[in-house]
Amino acid sequence: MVDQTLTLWFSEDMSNDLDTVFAALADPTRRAILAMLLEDDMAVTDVAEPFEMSLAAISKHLGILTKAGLISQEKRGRVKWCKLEPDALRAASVWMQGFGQFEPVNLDAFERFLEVELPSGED
Amino acid sequence: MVDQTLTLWFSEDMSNDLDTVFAALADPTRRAILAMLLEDDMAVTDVAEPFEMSLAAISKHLGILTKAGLISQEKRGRVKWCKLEPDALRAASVWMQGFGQFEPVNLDAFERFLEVELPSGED
DNA sequence: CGCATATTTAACCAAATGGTTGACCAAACC
DNA sequence: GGTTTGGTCAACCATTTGGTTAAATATGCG
Repeated sequence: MVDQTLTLWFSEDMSNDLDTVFAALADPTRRAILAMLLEDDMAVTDVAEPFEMSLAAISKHLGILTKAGLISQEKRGRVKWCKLEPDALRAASVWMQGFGQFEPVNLDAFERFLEVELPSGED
Repeated sequence: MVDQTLTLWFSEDMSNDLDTVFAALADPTRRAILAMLLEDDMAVTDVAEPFEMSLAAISKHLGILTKAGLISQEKRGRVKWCKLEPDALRAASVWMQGFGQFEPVNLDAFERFLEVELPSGED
């Protein structure tokens, strides 16, 4: 099962995926958006609200996150809802874990740190 | 203990670190270099050898990896040795794991995939 | 219909990225 | 001392990135 995964990992597709996922994660605004979406699905306008940046800029960020597969966007009525897609992180996470055999992280603590992370709390 | 770590995570420093680490990982050449260094420490020239790219370009990539803390470089004689620093990946890995509670990865399988990944095998 | 709301698109801009070549510096060798 | 070897630096170039504003496209509402 893992073997099957391995055959995929260094296809150019996979390398491409890692490119776009890591590039998407390299921007703090986008990481903050992901953290917000961890709490709940959100409309584009609501995602944009805490940032000091135009809606168009946020829309672009969301496009990048979508292309990386990190979120999905579904239009209901005139509102477009953004939803976290944590699976897209798996491949990247696995790639990284290979380098360090990191201990699993304490997720309760992680949730608490998110409260600090959220842009609404940063202002 | 984890709590202590948490207070650091959203300092601007930490966010900055994540920026540079993820940005460094977003390039396939640099990921390939990391994979090579996972096997053994290497001199700059030897790192460059499998790539169809100037030594200067590789030198730049190594600089970026160094700035991200992903490798260290030590000059012995006229040769500069590059060494993987897997710890730098930990923070980023932890950040990512928070989004998916991923299962730990099979590292034996990971080693085998590296044989495929190595640029010397890609040509 | 006519207007407000939600979001994207287009055109533009400055700065960063990933590469090149050629000059340069430092260590080793004959 | 002169030349090769190992590596960086500087200047340059094309492309991408992250942002802007203004116009365009839906959708919903009275």
